[in-house]
Amino acid sequence: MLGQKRSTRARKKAAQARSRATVAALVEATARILVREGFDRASTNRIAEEAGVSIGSLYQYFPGKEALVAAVIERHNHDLMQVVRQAMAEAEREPIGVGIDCLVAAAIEAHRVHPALHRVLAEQTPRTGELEGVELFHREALNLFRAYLEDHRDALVVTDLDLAAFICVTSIEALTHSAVIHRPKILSGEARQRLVAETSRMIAAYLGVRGGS
Amino acid sequence: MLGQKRSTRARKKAAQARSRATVAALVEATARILVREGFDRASTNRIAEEAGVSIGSLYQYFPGKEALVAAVIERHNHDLMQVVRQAMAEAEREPIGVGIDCLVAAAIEAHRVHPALHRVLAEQTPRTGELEGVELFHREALNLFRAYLEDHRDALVVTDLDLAAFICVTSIEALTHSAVIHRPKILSGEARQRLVAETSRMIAAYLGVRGGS
DNA sequence: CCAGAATATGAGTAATTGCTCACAATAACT
DNA sequence: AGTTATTGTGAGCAATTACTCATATTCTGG
Repeated sequence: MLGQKRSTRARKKAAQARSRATVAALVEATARILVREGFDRASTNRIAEEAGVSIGSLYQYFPGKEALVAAVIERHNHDLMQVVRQAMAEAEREPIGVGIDCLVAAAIEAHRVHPALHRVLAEQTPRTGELEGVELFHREALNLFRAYLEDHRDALVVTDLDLAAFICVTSIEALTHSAVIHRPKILSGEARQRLVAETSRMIAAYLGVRGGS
Repeated sequence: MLGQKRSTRARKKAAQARSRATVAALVEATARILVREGFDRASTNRIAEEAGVSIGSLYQYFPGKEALVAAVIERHNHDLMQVVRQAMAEAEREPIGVGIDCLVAAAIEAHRVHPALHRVLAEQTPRTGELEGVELFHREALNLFRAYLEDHRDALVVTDLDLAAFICVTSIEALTHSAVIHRPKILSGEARQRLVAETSRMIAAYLGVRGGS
């Protein structure tokens, strides 16, 4: 009775305020344990305990550990996308050279929303079964950036926008992620500006930005 | 008796040919199970069974699952570095423009050594405890590339070689990884050349390669 | 061939896990 | 108040796990 998970979605809908609070407590407890103790230690029993909720209640709303973690991922992705979308809106009001600066800076900002959680999700959460959601953010960002390039297509030298979006988004995401996670000193101070400047310069050079819209 | 792992290193040295074969069988079985069934299913009992070795023998040479996986990672890293070092030797005989092409192509080649294993290691193996070895390859590659840049410093516009190496290696690794793992169609045919060409172009443009050594 | 060292075996134990279910408490509605 | 739906509880079972140890087998050097 161990090997088979049923599904990732919640079991029952929370209707009353009380149950909605329970669900929220469970999701928050899951995030807390992920950060403090790691993915392995995040058992359903442990999560229920941390949430101050009985194990039975947990299974009333979530079919298992995967679903809890999936909920945490979803929430975190949502937070990230908010930062990205806001930066995108700002970038669209600027010429593309400045816009790219904007987006790179936003990528760093997004990683600073909750770095510890972001790290656990990236390094310990297996991209397996219903937990593939970790990659979902990447796809959304890709689409957004691809549309951005489309809007500025005549200010660019590159022509294959699919390939270009893939290269830009993958690079920016990897660079900001690695910097925030593995080089914390870059976060504050002048080193950060340099990282943003250098990354933007690389992206702009690659895209072949020529003065234009 | 669950939560405490002792260490990651082997317990006993394999002296005779027989025991060396046992150790090899165990490591290979671990890799096979990782690929076929995933990290979760790779229990010590399961690995011993797959290797055709008793569980007792397994614990004679490895203190636990972590050590087995660490051995697999080490072997895989070694294979990767072999590809990278060979490409590096070739790159050093060429002007830097061509050399970068070389290195990017090698990065793709490295990911094709054993893509399935590479994927499991990247996506399912928690970067935890003694399993951080997954990141070791990145550091070695970084050092190598940093030295390469040093050799060509007067053919480049960039001055902060540490930052430059970080940006280049992180980008190239992320791009080739993502392409090989998530866009398999890029592997063969003309799309691959384009990826190499575009990536190299980006890197060269960033480094500010001007005709020189 | 033999003695001791090296290697191999696998049933068995303790811990932990995911998860159920019979029941209790609370809320909502009439 | 009484009835029903919603929500909450936690002891406890079954499965799985990591790991040990007493024993058996195989090798090596003499």
